Amino acid sequence: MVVTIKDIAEKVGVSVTTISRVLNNRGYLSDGLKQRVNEAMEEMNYQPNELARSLLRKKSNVIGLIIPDISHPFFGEVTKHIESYAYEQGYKLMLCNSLLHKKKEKEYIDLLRASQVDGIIMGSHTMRVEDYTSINLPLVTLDRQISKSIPFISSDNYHGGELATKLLLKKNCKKIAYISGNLQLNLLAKQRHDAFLEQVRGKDVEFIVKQTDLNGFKYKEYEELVRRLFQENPDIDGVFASSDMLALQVLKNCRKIGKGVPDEVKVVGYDGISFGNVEDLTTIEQPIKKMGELAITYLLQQIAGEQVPLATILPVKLLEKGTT
Amino acid sequence: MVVTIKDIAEKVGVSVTTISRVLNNRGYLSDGLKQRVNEAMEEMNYQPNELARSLLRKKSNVIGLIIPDISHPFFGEVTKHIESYAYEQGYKLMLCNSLLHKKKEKEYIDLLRASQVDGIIMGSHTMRVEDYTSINLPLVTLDRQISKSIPFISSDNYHGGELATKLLLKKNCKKIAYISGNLQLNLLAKQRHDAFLEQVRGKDVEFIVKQTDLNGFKYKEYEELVRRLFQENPDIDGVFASSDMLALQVLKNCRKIGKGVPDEVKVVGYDGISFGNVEDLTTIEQPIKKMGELAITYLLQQIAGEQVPLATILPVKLLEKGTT
DNA sequence: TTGTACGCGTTATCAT
DNA sequence: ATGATAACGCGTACAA
Repeated sequence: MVVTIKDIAEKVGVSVTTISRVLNNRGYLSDGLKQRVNEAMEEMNYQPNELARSLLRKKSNVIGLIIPDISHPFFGEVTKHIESYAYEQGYKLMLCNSLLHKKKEKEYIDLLRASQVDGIIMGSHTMRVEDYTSINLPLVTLDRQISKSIPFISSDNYHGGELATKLLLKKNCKKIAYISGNLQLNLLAKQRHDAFLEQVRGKDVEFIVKQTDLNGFKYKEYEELVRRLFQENPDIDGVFASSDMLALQVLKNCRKIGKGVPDEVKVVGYDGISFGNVEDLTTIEQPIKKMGELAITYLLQQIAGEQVPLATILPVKLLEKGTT
Repeated sequence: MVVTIKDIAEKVGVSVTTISRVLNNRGYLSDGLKQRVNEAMEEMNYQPNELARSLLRKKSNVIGLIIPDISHPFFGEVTKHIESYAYEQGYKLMLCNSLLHKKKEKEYIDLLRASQVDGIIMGSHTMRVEDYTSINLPLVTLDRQISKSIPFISSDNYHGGELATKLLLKKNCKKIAYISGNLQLNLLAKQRHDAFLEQVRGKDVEFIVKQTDLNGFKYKEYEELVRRLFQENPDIDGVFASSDMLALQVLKNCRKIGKGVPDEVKVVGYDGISFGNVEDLTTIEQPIKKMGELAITYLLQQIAGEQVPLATILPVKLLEKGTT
């Protein structure tokens, strides 16, 4: 049997109202009473029922996080910071992996609304714009812009693309590949691609663009993509990979086929996951921690009824290491 | 204004009971009514309030997951499977990173109890045994054994340690290092260490054991540990790393100091994270997916009042690839 | 086949 | 300084 406020009340010999007062530190209470109540709570191992509280307050202090896949290092890392910051502010986190499945994402959104979450951070989107604008709940999107009216947090993808490409050009690469996950699902990340094209066009270099299929983050698929890239273009001397995970696959492939990095091929990654540190990878670093913090900050501000910036674009940084 | 069962009732012109019946498919209902109610719900975009339901049913269909750090690939991967399986069974997941901080873990446990979660999966433990046995909620621990009375899911750490060490011996390594995160916090993982010692002792080989400090998963610390290991023991020709992340650091270090792998040094990792695939790493593969599934299965069985095995030790597999 | 009334655990309001 | 009571949104026994 779980102990409730009522049990405490009986034990101490006062009304439930009084217990509630002690719990919330409201109104006048004699010191002795306070003491006795707290002791009883301790003794009976009492925990206030947050469900009942939330029902009454119409506020659950839970926020939903919808991402494609928690096992992907980028999302793992950003989630870590989101959790940490949410916790500090007294919010719990409901974790939802969409796997980029439309049906699952939709169901999760309904589930979160039903669970009375106070807001949602969307790091995944597979549906039509209206499906999000109609959610009718504080919302922040991470690394993607769904509509003009939904605040998004991202880093400067275009500039990141510029930095990476310019570096490869400066290092005198003559045949450069841009590889990425599927570009349809994340229009912001696509700016890296746009910047790449902008930089290489008109210059005296060849270039190639390759992307994976729609479905998710399969490292096997990454591997195959990279393998084919080098098979079809053995003379590549520069690769801009739009994620560190992809870049690591490039390094692996180069070792396998005996291409020296950075001598024969130069490689730039993207993300700056702390994980990339398993190699001495040159990369474009996104401020992942800051992105997570701002996602929470802006979500909580909306929950508090405040206005927040609709667009947040944080600076990126070129981290030049051993692969260029 | 959020729409409730009452609004639907008024709109359709029946009592709330009837709506509730339609919602839960209980009792007799005329077809026409059913239809009209469903239409009204659709139209008003109604979502049943799970808070109220849970309060009444004394069941929230939420489970808490406490792990050290979601950004660590092993936990990211196991969490992915846990989420997926929980979702299939109609449960939501509350994500808690303990960061191996005693205070945070304690607070999260209280928070989860207060939130009326139906059960907890513990992948972290920093407190005394009594603190867990007194939780008084269905519990399953992941990869660690807190007490005889709390069911745990793990893989065969001892055998994994044997497999790895035997492989290195078979490959004729003469000076072998075992490196790991701190051994105090995870007694099950310590069995890898025990198996290692058991295998190397009495054989004609030198061996070294090194571990990181207590606090968490800092890749920088991994890196430093590995660097010192090789600096102090330049003649090492075999390394058994108790996680793939650690093994990847070894490979990185070997590249840096010009040690050929597997020619001069052979390396075996542990975990079999899909991530390890960024190198051609020989490793001991844990059945991560199965572990996640069983954690949920046994937790739900406890929630349903059924008995579950107190000890579950799943088989591991040697995955021999390019680093040995 | 449908409605009334109570209770889940808590807090806010109004008394005392 | 403390208590009685209604209300949050829903489900269920009992009644009709």
